[in-house]
Amino acid sequence: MNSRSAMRLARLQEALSRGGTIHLSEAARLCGVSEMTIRRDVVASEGTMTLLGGRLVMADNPQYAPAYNLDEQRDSHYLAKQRLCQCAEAFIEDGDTLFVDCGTTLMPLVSSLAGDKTLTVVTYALNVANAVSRLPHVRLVLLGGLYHSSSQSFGSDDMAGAIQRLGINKAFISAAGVHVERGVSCFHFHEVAPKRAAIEAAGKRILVADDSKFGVIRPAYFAQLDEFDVVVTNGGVGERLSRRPSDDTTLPRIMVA
Amino acid sequence: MNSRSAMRLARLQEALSRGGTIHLSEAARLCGVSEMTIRRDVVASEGTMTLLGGRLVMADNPQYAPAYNLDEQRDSHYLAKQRLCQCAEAFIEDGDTLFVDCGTTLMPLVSSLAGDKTLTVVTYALNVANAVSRLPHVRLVLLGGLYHSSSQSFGSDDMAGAIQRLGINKAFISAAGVHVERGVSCFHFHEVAPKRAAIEAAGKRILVADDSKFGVIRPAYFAQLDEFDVVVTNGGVGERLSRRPSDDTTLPRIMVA
DNA sequence: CACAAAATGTTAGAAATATAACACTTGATG
DNA sequence: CATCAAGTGTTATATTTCTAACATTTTGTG
Repeated sequence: MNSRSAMRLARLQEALSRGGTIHLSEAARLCGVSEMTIRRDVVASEGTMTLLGGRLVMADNPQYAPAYNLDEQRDSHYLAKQRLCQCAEAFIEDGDTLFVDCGTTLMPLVSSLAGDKTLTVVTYALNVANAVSRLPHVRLVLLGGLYHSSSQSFGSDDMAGAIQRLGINKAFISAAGVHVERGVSCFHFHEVAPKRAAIEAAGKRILVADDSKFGVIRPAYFAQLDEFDVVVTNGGVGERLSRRPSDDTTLPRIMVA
Repeated sequence: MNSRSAMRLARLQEALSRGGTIHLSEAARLCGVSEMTIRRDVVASEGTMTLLGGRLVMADNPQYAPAYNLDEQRDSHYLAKQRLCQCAEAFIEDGDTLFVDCGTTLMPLVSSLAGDKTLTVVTYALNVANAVSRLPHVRLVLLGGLYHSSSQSFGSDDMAGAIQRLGINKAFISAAGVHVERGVSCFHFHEVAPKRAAIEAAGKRILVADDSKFGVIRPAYFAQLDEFDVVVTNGGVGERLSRRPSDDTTLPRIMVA
């Protein structure tokens, strides 16, 4: 991706940040380039924007994403996450202050936070913040710092302290690796502090991870599995874990989506 | 509108109620009719659904803020802001750590930060952060806190302290009101702390405000005009201010875009 | 400045979508 | 039962969008 291309994309993204679409011809005029260049920019955007009938739309705008509830086989990963989040949603109650972890796993959860509850979402992820900022009925607290594009999240020295000062009620944690003996891990070390602080501060800790994460180990450990109250997962892993002997208390409650 | 047509629409709207799009062919298969019939249903739906590139989308999802109006943005001094920012850009040098204020005025500035400089952008505005996060060559520090949708920015108790701890080099400040005697003001009180802290911390303070802001007074004062090193503006106001006597040192340097 | 590489613009053709016209089916009604 | 009208399907055509190829411009470098 070119620097000018990135500039144009940033401008167009700004224009689309509150939703809606822009026709190729408008975008081209706005940026002072040809429609073909905008097309190439969209390809270079690596999925942050897409074209739909000659109009630019933000890829993370669920209004314009393909509806997966029809052809369930199409994108199993996305669908799995959606089911996981539908399952996790059951824990959300009126008045909750939720910690929402970074990554894409929990995006369906925040995109569909119901309007009939009074909720506060605490996050250190830019994509989560953007989704929540579009929900006028949900209070948003973003924990800032230096931006890490790899995980679309922020990191700072005082992240743990900031989380402790907030009255976090329930923590929804995601992970890149979950191993029953070795614990729960993620890719980036700057995620460890906020994850740990949220796990320690929250009254209820909910780990949301699809079956592809199980048995996997990533560089940055941040918790043992028994530190969670609930694990929401799916597929064969979930079935296997949930069939453990009932007197086994080393594992949290397993929910299979 | 037909009763069968209404039933099909209800069914499709249900499928789309969580967001997403359905291709005409899928919708036709789902309802057991031809694509042409779905097209006619959409026309009969009186705007509740529209077609976009052969896909059905809900016309306006109330979950989202009203669709961005490109023309309104352009008419509302968009071109002036672009010129102002082109002018302000001249102050940016390699290695700078820039504070960028909230609002729409400075968006063209951050969208076009050149790739040949090593830059850090500090901001408390979500729209600014989004634009900068798309530029891989610019370091981004976001000052978090509670989100205020009115200004797309964050506010917190320790905002001023956090800014002081950063080595901010140049501050680009925007304003909703600029009055030569009464000072510079904005709409929202939570913006005062970060603006003031940035003005006090930065080596160079640049106020960017188009002519429509001059002579206007807004609820929250945050600075006197002489606290700035440069004022970038345009139009008649700029001409008038810049023609002041050269021995008048009560005003900063005026740049007319 | 010359050169190469990258980015952008232009054009033409392919594919998909939109529109219009007309034929067929269905169901209500006298 | 005949008839009509509304609804639907089919076909053809127009329009738009997409893709690929090539020409041109800009940018970076020695």
